[in-house]
Amino acid sequence: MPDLAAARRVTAVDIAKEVGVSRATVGFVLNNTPGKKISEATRARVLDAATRLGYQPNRAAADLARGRSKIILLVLPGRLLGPSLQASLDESARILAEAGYALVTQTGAPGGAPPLWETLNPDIVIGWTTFSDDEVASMRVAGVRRVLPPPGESARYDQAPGVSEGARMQVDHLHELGHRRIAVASLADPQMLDLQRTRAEAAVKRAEELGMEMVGVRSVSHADGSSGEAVRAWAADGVTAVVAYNDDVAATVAGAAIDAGMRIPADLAVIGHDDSPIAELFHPPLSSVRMDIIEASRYLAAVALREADGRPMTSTWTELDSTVVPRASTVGRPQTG
Amino acid sequence: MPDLAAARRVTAVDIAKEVGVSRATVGFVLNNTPGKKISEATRARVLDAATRLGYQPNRAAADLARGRSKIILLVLPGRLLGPSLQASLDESARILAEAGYALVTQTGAPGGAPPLWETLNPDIVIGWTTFSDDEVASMRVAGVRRVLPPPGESARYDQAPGVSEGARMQVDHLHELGHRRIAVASLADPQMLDLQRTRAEAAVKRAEELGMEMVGVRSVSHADGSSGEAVRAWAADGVTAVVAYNDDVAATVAGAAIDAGMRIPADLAVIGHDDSPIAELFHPPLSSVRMDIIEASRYLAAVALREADGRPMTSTWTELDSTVVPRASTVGRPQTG
DNA sequence: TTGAAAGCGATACCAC
DNA sequence: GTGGTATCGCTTTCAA
Repeated sequence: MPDLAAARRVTAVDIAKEVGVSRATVGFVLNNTPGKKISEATRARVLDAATRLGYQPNRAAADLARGRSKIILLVLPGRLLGPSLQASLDESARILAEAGYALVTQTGAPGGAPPLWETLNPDIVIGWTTFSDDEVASMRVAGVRRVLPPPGESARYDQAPGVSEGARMQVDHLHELGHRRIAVASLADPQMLDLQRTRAEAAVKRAEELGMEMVGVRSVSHADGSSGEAVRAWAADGVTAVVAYNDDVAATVAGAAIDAGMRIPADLAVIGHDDSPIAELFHPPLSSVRMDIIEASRYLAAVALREADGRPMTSTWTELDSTVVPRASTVGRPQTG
Repeated sequence: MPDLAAARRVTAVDIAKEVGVSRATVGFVLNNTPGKKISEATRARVLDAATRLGYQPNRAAADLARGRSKIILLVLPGRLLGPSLQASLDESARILAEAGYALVTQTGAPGGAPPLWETLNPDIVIGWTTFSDDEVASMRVAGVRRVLPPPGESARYDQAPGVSEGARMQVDHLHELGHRRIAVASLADPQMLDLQRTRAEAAVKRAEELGMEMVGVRSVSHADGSSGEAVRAWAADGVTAVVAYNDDVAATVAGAAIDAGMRIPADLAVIGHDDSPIAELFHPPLSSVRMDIIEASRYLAAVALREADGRPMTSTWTELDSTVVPRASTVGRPQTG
C-alpha cells in the first residue's frame, strides 16, 4: 500500500551525492547533452543511480529553465472521436512519449470548456484545421509559440487527411457495382460544415469523372422527417445508390428507406464513411470507408516533433490510405462475419 | 496576422515597473494572498496594469514555486467515451477552469500510450474505478500525491455512479411492459469485465425482487455467431425480453433476432444502456437508459476541488439520476421522431 | 572530462 | 501596508 503523502521526490542532487559527482554532470548525462564528453564509467554510474533511486525529473523546473514545456496539445472537433481515431491517437502519443512529450487531446466543443492552451502551457498546439485569428491571439497571450497548421492560411479541408480520397472511393465503389444514378446525403448539423461540403464536392466531382448522373446533395436529419422525404424523393427520381457523409448519416438514410418499404441494397444502396462501430452493428451492416489512420498518426507525430525541433515540415498533411469495407448495404448478401 | 515568435511574455516584474511597486506586492494582489492588506488604490492599479499588459502567469514557474501543478488528470476506460460523457466532461472542465485547474482526460487504452501522469505532473489523478497497486506506485514515482478513488480499497463498480441503478431500471421497464421471463446479454470483451458483471448482477437481483424468471447471462459477440446462438436459445427457452449491457450489445442482439426471423419487440424485446447514438439510429430504435451525467460531472468537479484543497470528501461517488428512454425495441410502435 | 554558478518567474516568509 | 529575498529543481554557459 504505497503511501503517497510521505513520498519525497528524488532530485538530481540526490543522484549527484549518491554517485559523487556534481549535479551538473548528472544533468549532462540525463539529458544526453550534446557536445559534452562524459566518461562511460560515470555515465553508467549516474544512469544506474537514477533508476535505482527512481529519479523522475521535475517537469515544472525543467519547463521553467528551458522556457518551454513538453506538452503537445491536439485540438479536435467534437464529433470526430471514434474508436479508430482513438487508437490512432494512442499511436501518436506513444511515439511522442518516447521523445518525452505528452500528447494531450482536447475535443473542443465550441462554447464548452475553455481551451486547454490557456492553462496547460503547451509547447505546440495542433488543430485538424486552421485556427481562427481569435484563437491564435488567445494562444499567443497564453505563451504558445508554435501552432499547426500554420496560422494565416484559410481552412482547407480538402488538404486534411483522407477527406477527398474517401469520398472518391465511395463513388468508385458504387460505380463498380453498376450504379449510374446516385445522390449525396449530408448532415443537417452545422458542425463540421466545411468538412461535409468538401467531401460532398469530391463525390460530385468523381461522379462526373466517371460519367455518372448525380442528382445532388441533400441534408438529412434523424430528428425531423427529412430522411423520409429524401428517400422518397430519390426513389421518385430513379436514384439507386446514396453516398453518405458518414456512417451515422448512412444509418439514418437506410433506416428511412426501410421504413418506406424499400429493400437495401436492391432498391437503394447506401455507403457510409469512417467505418465506425455503427457501420458494423447496423442492420443491415453498412458499407463504409476505413482510413488507415495509424499511418497518419505516425505522420502526425513526426510533424509535431519536427516542429518542436524548430525545423517545421513544409507540407503539413499527408494523404491517408483509405479502403472500402463492403457490407450488406451495398453488396446485397448479408455477411455473417 | 499575429506573430507568435515575436511575442515576449509579460512577467510580474513588468507590472511592478509599470505600476511602481515591488514585484512582491504584485504577487499579493494577483494571488489575492490572504492576510495581506493592500490598499484598494494600488490593488486596482496593479489589476489594471495586468489586464492592460495582457499578463498571464507562467505556469511552470508557479508550479515550481508552489510545489504542485494545477492539472487534474482524469483516467477513463477506453470504451466509455460517448457524446453524453463528452458533454459531461466539458461541464466538469468548465467548473475546474474557474478555479484555475486544467482537466485533462486520458482514455486509457491498456497497452496503449504510457499514462499521462508520468509526464504531465498532475496534482490529482482521478479514475473511474480504483487503480492497481502498480499504477499507484508509478504515480508516486512521478510525484503524484493525490489519487481518487483513494488507493487501497478494491475496485467496487457497484459504487461507481449509476451502475446498479441503470440495470435496475432496465429490468423495471421490461417488468412494467409485462415481461416475466428475461435474460441478460453481456459483451464478450474482457475490457470492463467488472463493470459488466456488476451491471449483470444488479439486473439479476432486481429480476428476483420483482419475481421475474431470469434465465441467466450470456456473452454475445458481433464477430462470431454467438449472438445468433443466443437468440435461438432464448427463443427456445421462452424468453421474451433481453437486458443488454449497453447499446452496442442491444444492437447486436436485435440484429441477430431479425436475422433469425423474429420481430422486435413482438417476439423479443431488447433494452440497451447509455443512450448512445446507435440507440437512436438503429433500426428499430433501441430503448435505453440515459444517465444524468451532467449532475455527476458537477459532483466530480466538487470532489476534485475539495481534494485539491486538502479536505477530501468522505464518500467519493454520488448516485446518478437515470431515466429510461423508451423506443421501438421495447414499446412496439416505431417512432417517427 | 567535470564543476561552478547564473538564471528561469512566481511564491511566501520575514522584516520594516 | 509594502518590500526584500530565499526557494523550487533544472538547464546551460563558461571556467577549470
